Amino acid sequence: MTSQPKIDSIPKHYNPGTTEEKWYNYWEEHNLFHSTPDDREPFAVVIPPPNVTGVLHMGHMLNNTIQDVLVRRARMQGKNTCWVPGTDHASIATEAKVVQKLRKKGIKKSDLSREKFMDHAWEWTEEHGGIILQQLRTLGASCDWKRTRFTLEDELYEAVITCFIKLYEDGYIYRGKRMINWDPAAQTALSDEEVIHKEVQSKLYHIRYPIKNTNRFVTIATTRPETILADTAVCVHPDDERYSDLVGQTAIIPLVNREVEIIADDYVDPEYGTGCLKITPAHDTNDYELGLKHNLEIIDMLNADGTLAESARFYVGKDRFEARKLIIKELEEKNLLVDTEEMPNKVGYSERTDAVIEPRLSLQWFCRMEELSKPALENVMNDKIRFHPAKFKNSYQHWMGNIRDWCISRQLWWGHRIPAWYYGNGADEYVIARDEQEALKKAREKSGNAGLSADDLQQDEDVLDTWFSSWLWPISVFDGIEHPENEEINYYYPTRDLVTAPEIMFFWVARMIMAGYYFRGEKPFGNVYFHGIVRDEKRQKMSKSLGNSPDPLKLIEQYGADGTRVGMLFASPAGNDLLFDESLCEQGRNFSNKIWNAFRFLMMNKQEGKNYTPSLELDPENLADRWMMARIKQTLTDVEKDFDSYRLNEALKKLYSLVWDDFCDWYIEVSKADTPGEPMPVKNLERALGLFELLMKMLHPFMPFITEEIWQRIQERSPEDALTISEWPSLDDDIDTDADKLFSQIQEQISAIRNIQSEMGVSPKKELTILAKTADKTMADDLKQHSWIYNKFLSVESIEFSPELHKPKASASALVQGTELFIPLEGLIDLDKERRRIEKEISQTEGFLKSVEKKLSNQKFVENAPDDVVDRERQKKSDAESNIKKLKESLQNLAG
RNA sequence: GGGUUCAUAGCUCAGUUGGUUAGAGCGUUGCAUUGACAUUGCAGAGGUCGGCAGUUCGAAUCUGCCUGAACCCACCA
Repeated sequence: MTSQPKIDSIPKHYNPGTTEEKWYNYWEEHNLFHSTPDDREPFAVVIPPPNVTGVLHMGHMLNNTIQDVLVRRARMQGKNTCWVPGTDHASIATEAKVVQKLRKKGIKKSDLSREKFMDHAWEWTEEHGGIILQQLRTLGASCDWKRTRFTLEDELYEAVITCFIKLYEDGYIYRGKRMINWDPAAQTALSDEEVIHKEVQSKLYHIRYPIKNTNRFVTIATTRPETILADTAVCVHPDDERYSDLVGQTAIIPLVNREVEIIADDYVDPEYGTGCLKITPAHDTNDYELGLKHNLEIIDMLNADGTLAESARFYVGKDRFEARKLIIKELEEKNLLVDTEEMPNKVGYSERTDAVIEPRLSLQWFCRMEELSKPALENVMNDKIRFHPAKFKNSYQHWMGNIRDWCISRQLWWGHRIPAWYYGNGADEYVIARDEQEALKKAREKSGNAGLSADDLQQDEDVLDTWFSSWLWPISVFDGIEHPENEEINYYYPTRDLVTAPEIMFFWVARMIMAGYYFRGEKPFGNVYFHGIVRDEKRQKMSKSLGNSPDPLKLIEQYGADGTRVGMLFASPAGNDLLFDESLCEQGRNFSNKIWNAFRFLMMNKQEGKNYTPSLELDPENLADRWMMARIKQTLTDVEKDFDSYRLNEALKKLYSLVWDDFCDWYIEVSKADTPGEPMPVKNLERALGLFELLMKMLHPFMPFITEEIWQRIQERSPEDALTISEWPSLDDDIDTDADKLFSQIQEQISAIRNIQSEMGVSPKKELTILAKTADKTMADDLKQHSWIYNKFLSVESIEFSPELHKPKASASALVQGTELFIPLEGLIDLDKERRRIEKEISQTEGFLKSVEKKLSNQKFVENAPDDVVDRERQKKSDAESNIKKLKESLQNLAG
């Protein structure tokens, strides 16, 4: 970098492309994001690990932008920040992709051995894995890349197994035959959370079952008529008089002609449908419970892939939905279908494959949750772990309070294989062990058969739910499971902030909290920030399948990472969904360009051969300097508050306004030399640069690239002085309110005069005579001292401040905080227009006065309201009265 | 069915413990333009704060009901 940037070397438009790449490489090369434990306060954040084969989508963009803002600010605050990146093996999602890819090549999963399949999966992972991490760099994510982890890597695999064994030994994990959610497409069990209930229009079929030895029928209602093939009872309510005589009799299931008992149970709602329920214990959770209670036969009529099994006896091999149609047709022909009713119905779908879920009785592994959930619930409710926004505590509480056991086994290969080894076929003939050798030892002990060999052992074929590894993430990335006392886990854990979407609160957040307390006796993080879902203008969720999502990388290319980040955050109020619109990124890009040009202007004012040192030593005589500093201090205070409550978009908006409205529109304008082309005085420019540097610091967490670029262009810096690790501004809270008030008043006056120019159609170039009649002499003197400021914004021929001025004829007027401004506009003024202007203001002020008077004339208000409130109203009254008087005079003057 | 949240300008949202005839950004209208920036500047228009009732001297803010929207949870065929 050369010592003196030349204005020619600064393009008119900011060009993010090469700049961003340059600085990202710089930060990474100089290790500025790498963290190791030291004596500073730790600030660790673990990334919600994206799927290893995933590509960056808008949700990631938002999620990681927020994390990066938090992390970068903490880093500048001198905290030892450690943002751990990584990826998730995403068991079912990745396996589905691999299966699909193999199918295209003509290879079926069932033709492959487990080992061969895993080879393909790893190959795929290595090919596509990590793309997303590379993409995060273009966004500017300041992760500690040396710490990149993968949930299926060896170390984390060990951690998962260790946890499984511990939970098993502590009695939390058990194996059992239960009703579970079966995904016939992926052919695996799912947890309750992986089932999405959608409301669909269904048909409720009323079907007649003949009653044995009579010519009577009983009519049942069902949405899944194919399951009648596995019916083993019919059930009515015990108090239902319509059917009381039928209880104990035998009904004949159509088609299969199975004879089943008509039983009574108060589970049945007599009001619903026909009040008569068919019972299919193998294919419905409730029916299963009833089946157990009444000791009914269980007939499993479905294969794993959703086709009808031999036990169905009819339509064997047909898909369940095809069988449904055929059965309805047959029932119709046999005159057993009485009625078909349209009905809204909730149907469960697989989160991953979108297949309709079948409840299925199956032998699976489960984790008991009740005990684990207790500290996890308590410590969120008592704010030891803080949720932002807090409203999410409600749904968390509800879920935790009704938690059910977690089905953790999956009939997949891509994942952590369950460490159970079977040495026989009995329900109890297995051991839990870390490896085969240990398993053999345990199996020999348990069975009492010392002759068992490795060949007699069979490891469980299933793998664990993906979330069974993700729930350990805040611990396992620091190796805290295998080495619970290592320096890193002790230093970084608990982590500070977790940033995620509410949709995975139960999948992940709740379970991490449970794991944190169970495996380490400590919360995994202090704060959880829930951001919204990224939607399009029509409020539809942005997704690849809908095709309504822009390509994030294209956005970055087009608007810059800084511009895109700003665009995302602008639209993202805390806890609300984000309605994404590309115009927001455009706004972000424009903001980058504005900043760039402010910088460009300052550089233009550098004089050849002179050295400049940015300075914060303000000139007490320079009102604009004092005002700008006051604005910066005030904004910084507000921004800190916003950060504390995770209102990042509010913080950003304030900074946006500080830079654009205050610095560019006012401060720079004031700072301009009197004659164009003449550079600013050296001292003035140094102060302007000093203030501008403060702005760059405050903006850095949001717009890391452009701020670093400018920072390093203002002065030559070494990597130790890079903006990204510079000190976050800490300014005293002694805000110069005098300067702020006076300058604001001048601003208002200038706006009022501009308003006159605009409304009267007076060209801004026309030189004005300005007469300011102030309330008193002090004010006149104060303003007079800063009359030069008016010259920067208006064409001024002469300006006069005094409490004793009279309104000249044919002049426009304005009233600003008690000061009357008169602008003689002989020949230019439209008297009618001006009259209307003043009349409008009088009527507004009179309306205001009326409302104040109404309050003050209310005896109860004067008696009950606090004194300061009443005083304020009185002040408003007298101000309004005086203003009206002045305006009326002005009006009269105009006529005279 | 249970629960939660929300309803403020055309759009997206602020509005801290009730006390300035309600604020911002975008959009919109008019004007401006030979250098920091048209990826710009200046000025304006636009809301009886979903409805009704109540508490209070005073309600966008608190309470109740109604209407409307969204989300979460749940085994009702």
